[in-house]
Formats: sequence, C-alpha cells, structure tokens
Amino acid sequence: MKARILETADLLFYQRGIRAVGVDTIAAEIGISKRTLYNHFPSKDELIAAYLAGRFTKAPPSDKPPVEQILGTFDRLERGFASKGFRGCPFVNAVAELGAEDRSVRKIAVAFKESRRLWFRDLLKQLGVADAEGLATQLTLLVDGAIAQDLVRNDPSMARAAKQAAKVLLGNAGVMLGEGKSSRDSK
Amino acid sequence: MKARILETADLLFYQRGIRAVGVDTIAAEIGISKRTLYNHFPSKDELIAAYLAGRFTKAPPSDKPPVEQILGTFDRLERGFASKGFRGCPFVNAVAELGAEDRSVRKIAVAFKESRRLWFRDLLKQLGVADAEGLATQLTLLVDGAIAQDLVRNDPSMARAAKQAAKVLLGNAGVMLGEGKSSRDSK
DNA sequence: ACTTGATTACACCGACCTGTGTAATTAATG
DNA sequence: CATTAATTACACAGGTCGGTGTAATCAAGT
Repeated sequence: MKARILETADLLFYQRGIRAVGVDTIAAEIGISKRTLYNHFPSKDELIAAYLAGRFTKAPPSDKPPVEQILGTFDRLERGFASKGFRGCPFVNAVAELGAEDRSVRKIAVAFKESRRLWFRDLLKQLGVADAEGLATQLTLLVDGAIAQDLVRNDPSMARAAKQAAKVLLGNAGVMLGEGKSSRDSK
Repeated sequence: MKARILETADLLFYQRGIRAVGVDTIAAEIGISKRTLYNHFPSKDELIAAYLAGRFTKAPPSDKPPVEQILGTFDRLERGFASKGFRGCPFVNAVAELGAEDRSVRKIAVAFKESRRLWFRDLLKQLGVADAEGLATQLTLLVDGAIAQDLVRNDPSMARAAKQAAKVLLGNAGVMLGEGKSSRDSK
C-alpha cells in the first residue's frame, strides 16, 4: 500500500507539480481514504521527501565502453523527452517551486546532480582524459541544458544537439569516437 | 503605482515562486490595499503575465566583436549567479511550477528561449560559421545548463565551465578566439 | 466649493489546503 | 469465535487563497 501511495504521488507530483497536488487528490486517485495515507506518511513533507528519494536512481554499472555509455546518456535523454509524461528534471523543478529556503530539498537535488557528474568523471578517467573533472561538469551542463530546453520547447531534438556538442568536447579532449552504428547522426 | 506593483510582484514571484506568493503578500509588501492592486491588475494571472513579459528583455545591440559578445554572455551569467538574488531562469521556473497545461506561460517561455538562440545564431553567422543554427542551439544548452546547475548548487563557477565548453565549440567551428585581456581563464 | 477619480479599511465569499479525531467496518490470525 | 490491526467514512479545525462589495476618505483640477 505504501508503495502504491508513493508511486501515485510520484506520478502526480512530477506531472502537475508538488504544490499543485494536494494529499486529498492523491488519496482520491488511488481510491483510499486520506486517513490511510496519513497512516503511512505522517505529513506531506515526508511524502515529498520520499518522492524525491525515489527519483534518486543511480545508473547501473555497465560493461559497455565508456564512450558509448557517455553518449548513450543523450540517447536515453532523447527517448525520455519523446515519452509522453516527461516534464523536466524533478529535482530542478522541486527546487524551483519550493524555493531556496527549503534546505532538505536542495540538499538532495545537489546530491543527485553531483552523483551524475561523478559518474561522468569516472568514465572520463577510464578514457584517460586529462581534465576529467572539468569535462564532466561540462557534460552535465549539456544534460541539464537539454532538459531545461525540452521542458519549455517540448523538442526532443535538444538531446541530439547536446550529444553533438558532447562529441565535440570529447574529441577536443583527445577521446577517439568510435564509428559505432550511429555514425549517421553526425547531422 | 502600477509600476511599483509590478516591480514588487517581480521581486517576490522570482524570489519565492509564483504559487508561493499571494496577492495579499504583494499588497502588504508595498503597503497598499488589496483593492488598489486589483484596480491595476484584474487578476493574479494578468499580474503573472506582466511579470513574465517584463522579464523578457532583449539584448541591446552592441558594436563589440561577435566573439566577445558571445563569450561575454557567460561572464554576465557568472556575475548574475554571484549576485544575491539569483534564482534560476524565471521562465523555466514558471513553466516548472505552473505546469504544462498553462499554454500562455509556456508560449512566452519558448519565445524568450528562441530569441536568445537567434541572437547567438546571428552573431555566429557574422563569424561565418557554417552550421550557425546548430551551434547556436548548443550554446543555449550551455547557458540553460549553467543556470539550472547554479540554481541547485549555488555555484557561480558553472558559468565559467560553460564558457570553457563554448570556447571549444567555437574553436571547433573554425572561429578564431582572440586572446583579449582574459587569456588567463583558459583554465 | 464642487466634482471626479483613486485609494483606503474591512468584511466577506467560496474554495482549497494540511492535518486530526472518532467511531464503525473489514480482514486476517490465533 | 475472539483478537488485533488496518482501513473506512466523515466531520471538523485552522489556515490561506483569489477575488468582490461597500462605504468612507483623500487628492487633485476646474
């Protein structure tokens, strides 16, 4: 039951915004009483925290070559954009609508952003990139830029533009870009 | 008076979020009655629209070389990040917290994003860049990525990382980067 | 001094919000 | 059957919200 509440809250929070969705709405959507919801989550704030914690998914370890993993990020991003329910980064959205005063929300948001940056960085180190730290940061800028742009434009091709830029940055860092099956999307 | 209402609404909406700020709060902040506010703006929605319209500032024409103008964008961005009140892109924030159903808000947001992309594009054309369209898009990704990252991290150096990436992209497009006074920030 | 328009104070509406209290109901377990 | 725990319906408290109605006050301009 707790899981069902959480997944419904996730859907509604992400789709319509945290402030815009009341606990009554969530309970009604599931068909349970508001009392039951409060038996599982003592307050809306805790439900919000659980929602964000649930969105914090670490990328599973992969055995594919680092370059493919990095560039594949943008392919997954594009598929995400094209999927119907996409509405930007839940962490950025949460910070945007809950404001700067909410310390806990910002904390988990920066943790998520940093985890992705470190994921990039480690792959870049495997590739022998000199400034892995800096380049990893730049790649996250492309990712978040594409997400923000797609949020307002609803244009999944932003992910491809980001991928193009990422290729240039990687090439400039001395990384050899394999001509794997998708050599055609070089625009 | 109308101007005063608008500037106060701008401050509060941007700082705390649109949904988080009530009309009573705005009126109280100025020290006027709620009735007066409603005499100038028939509804909160119109006040929101005016707020966003006021944030839609076009970059003034400049006589500096295009490369400096482009890279200068990231310097201004960094100064913006460092300034106390910065809280991300008002348009992205508005779309994030008002949801996708609000058509008018998204419309002005994409107009703003597109205007900046076109500004980049025209400068790139002046530089003789072949794919000015594509590169302009990539530069906007860096800008919005830096904004999003700074929003959650509160780290103005994100603008510098974006500038670094922009330099690489420009160089890759054949643009000569003048060694103007800031040759030192090439990391 | 008279008129006109803006602004004020203030009560009020209906709607929605988070959260609680309570007593009845259901379902599983011994 | 009896016990226990979860869930239910439902009313309600206390608050905020957007927005309106009204009559009084204030500040001009003629």
